[in-house]
Amino acid sequence: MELNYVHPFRLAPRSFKCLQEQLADQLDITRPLPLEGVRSCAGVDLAYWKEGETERGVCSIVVIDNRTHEIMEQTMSIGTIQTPYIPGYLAFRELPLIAEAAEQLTVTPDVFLFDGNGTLHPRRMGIASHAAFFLNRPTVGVAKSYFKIGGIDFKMPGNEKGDFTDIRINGEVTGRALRTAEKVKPVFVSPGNRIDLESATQLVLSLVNKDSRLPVPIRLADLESRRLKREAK
DNA sequence: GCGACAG
DNA sequence: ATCTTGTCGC
Repeated sequence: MELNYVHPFRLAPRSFKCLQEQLADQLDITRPLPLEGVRSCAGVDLAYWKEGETERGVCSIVVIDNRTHEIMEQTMSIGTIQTPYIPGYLAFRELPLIAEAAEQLTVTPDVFLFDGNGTLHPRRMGIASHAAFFLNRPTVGVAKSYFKIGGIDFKMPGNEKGDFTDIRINGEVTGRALRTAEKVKPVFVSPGNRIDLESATQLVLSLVNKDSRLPVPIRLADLESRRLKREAK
């Protein structure tokens, strides 16, 4: 994949917020993305470990065929992590390795799914939203835990698969608590960019099964990144 | 200052 | 995210 990536980690941390605000103005989360047109889905995840004083990380991207759930392609990248984890700024920590792995893809996925938020973020610029600006593809954020914004709590959805509650930040519904399996802890879905919340919700529901409450591509990327980490240590 | 805090 | 044994349950 051809990317137009600019290393955000070379910016001073104080300018992280400024860049997020600038990019947020260019988001488009109004477009439906019909499931029928989605053939390939990429899942992205990272694993970390320490080598002395330096922190290392490995990123895995797994692309699956949306109909058969078979793996179409997978890529990886390993490197030193330059930025610490700061809530609200996860993208600056993880995007460098994600970009390296994405560049190696020979197929261009119809959509990318991330372990983390999209617009469910203080400045509507979670990692899924940020990544879309160099992937140039629709992106979706799927977080395993709730990132509280502006003191707003989420309402627990019903217990059936597909039940959800909207999460409204500053008068705008930016995400949902979604039950992806019966009586299982909900996940938090939000559009990254180039897709609307409803399409993102339906896509996530179409990609889960009884073995994982997370979309299959993310689950596979999680397993693979951990395997690569054990291999590298 | 205190607590909360995606991964 | 990661550190970690056993353990309850399908």
